[in-house]
Amino acid sequence: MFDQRGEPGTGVGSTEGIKPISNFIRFIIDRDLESGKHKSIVTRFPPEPNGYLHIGHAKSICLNFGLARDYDGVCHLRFDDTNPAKEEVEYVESIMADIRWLGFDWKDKLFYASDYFERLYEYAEDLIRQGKAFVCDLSQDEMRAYRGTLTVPGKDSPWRDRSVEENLDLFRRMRAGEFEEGSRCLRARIDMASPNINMRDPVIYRIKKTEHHRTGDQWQIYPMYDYTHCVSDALEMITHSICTLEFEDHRPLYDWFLDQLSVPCHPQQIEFARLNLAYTVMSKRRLLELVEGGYVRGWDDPRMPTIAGMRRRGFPPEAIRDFCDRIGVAKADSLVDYELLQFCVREYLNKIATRYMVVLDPLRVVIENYPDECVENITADNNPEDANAGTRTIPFGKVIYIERDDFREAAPSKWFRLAPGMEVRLKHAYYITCKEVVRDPASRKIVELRCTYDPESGGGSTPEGRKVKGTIHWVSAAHALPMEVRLYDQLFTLPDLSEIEAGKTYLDYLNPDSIKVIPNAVAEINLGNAKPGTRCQFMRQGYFCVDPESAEDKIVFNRIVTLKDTWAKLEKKMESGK
RNA sequence: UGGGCUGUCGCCAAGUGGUAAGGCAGCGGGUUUUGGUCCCGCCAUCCGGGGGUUCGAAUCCUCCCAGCCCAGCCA
Repeated sequence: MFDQRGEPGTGVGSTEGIKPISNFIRFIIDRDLESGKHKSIVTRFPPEPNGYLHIGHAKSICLNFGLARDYDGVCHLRFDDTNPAKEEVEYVESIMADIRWLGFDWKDKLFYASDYFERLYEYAEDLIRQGKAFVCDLSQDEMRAYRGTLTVPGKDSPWRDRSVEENLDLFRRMRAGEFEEGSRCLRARIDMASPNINMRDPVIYRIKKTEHHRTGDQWQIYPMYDYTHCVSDALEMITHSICTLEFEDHRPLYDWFLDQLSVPCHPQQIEFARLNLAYTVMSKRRLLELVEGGYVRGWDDPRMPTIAGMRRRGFPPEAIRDFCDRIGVAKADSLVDYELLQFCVREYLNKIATRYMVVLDPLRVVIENYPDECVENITADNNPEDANAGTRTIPFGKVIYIERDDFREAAPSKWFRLAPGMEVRLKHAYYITCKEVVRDPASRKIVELRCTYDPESGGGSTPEGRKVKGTIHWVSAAHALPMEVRLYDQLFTLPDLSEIEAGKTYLDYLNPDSIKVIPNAVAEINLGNAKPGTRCQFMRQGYFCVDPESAEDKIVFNRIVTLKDTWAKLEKKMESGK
């Protein structure tokens, strides 16, 4: 699959099963290991607990934990919880569950930025004592005005030259809760004329009288991301601090703080391009809006690109990891085809999914020359890809259901399925030939097919080896198990949601057909005790997963992904070719 | 029009001066009791564009073009 070997210095390490493609981060790590800069690596995944994880986070998780695994290092899980206004324990818990479900383990390396609040505070006093931080009394509006613009340098704050003593006193009183929110903040004293706006005396601490989900009402002031993140990394002895591209401009500030402070080490920040997936959105803001606006049924709606949604849909973690390995890691903005994700899911499930026969849109078929009350128990293999998967028995009788779409009254060219006068194989069972079409007198809708079977074709082949072109799935009417099946399509109709037409919003591109509920599908009896989370293949249709809402008296399946459908493609081509 | 970053096949992406990996998608063929799987073959004389250095460049220099990010007391 991957030809490249894990040679030292090539950026190629070992991974689960297959060789990973080299990338610039592995290249940097190899270099750092060879030069002796590091003996081993420590990475970290630093989510803010203010939302659910999505497939973009999965890329970062696979990267950070994968690197640690491949290089025999460790990866920390650290919650970046410096903004109590947005963060909740519900999110902390869902994030941990999602990471575990994806198959990664942070062992005992679970941290919270809030664990460092006291040390962060002390370091801030250090900064003040060095004359590198000051308490600023400018209002938010004033500060914005003083900051300048992209092309115009900023102006120094009038409070920039307060004495160390005054700054220390004010900062301590900030901590003590003496001042109102927004009345003052602590700022780094760097350079208001810097072309990099992040360096224009950025805020380090703000007053916030909000209760924190872990520290309660202990703090009246909270540190900002830029200050917190680099110090937390250093305290945890992170070697490579990997983040997304938008933080590239923040790197000088990351380095500046660490250069001023006597921290235990100075990690290297490395930025990579975040994942964009066709036909979906990835920003927390938009995902939250989809949930709160009722456009989907929750964070775990099977159409959502959240880990929770994908899990409920039935995507195996193995497939998601494979996908994350295949998309690579680079710095160019990209939009990954949805087909790649589908491929990963199909490839994994093909090997392990038990096959069943389920008819989504039933058409009754009576086999006229089959004995009236006879029921045969047919043995079927569970998975042709896996000789050890065993077999199951399926009842067969005189009346069966087939897929309405497997019958055409007027067969188009290259039609291999059922049509008047045509013979097909019923999977695992007999050859049948369509003799008559029965319609409802009023509606003219086809309600039944009258067929005959070849008694010599039991098991799906005849003694003389007569061939049939098509094989279709079926379900015995007398044993049919009713169930609900939910079919999903893309949540949006636009592949690239960054290219929204002027005057429209992403919500204008919601796909009205993203979910189609089939309340009355019929399945073979063996699916009767399928438990939520169970994945299987509905033969000739796709891979499906039992929904958590499923119950004994109402079985519910979600379609994970269809099988490739060469016929549909051919038919479409023939139609457009006319 | 300040700063930072990026530009290699439809989509990802290797490549680090020696003459364009791989995957997905697509196309053609074979096998097949899933029009699934599997197998075989095809798919960039060219690396955003122009100059230059060199025996030799996607890789170095230079100019240009295009796209993305930054003006939260968010992360």
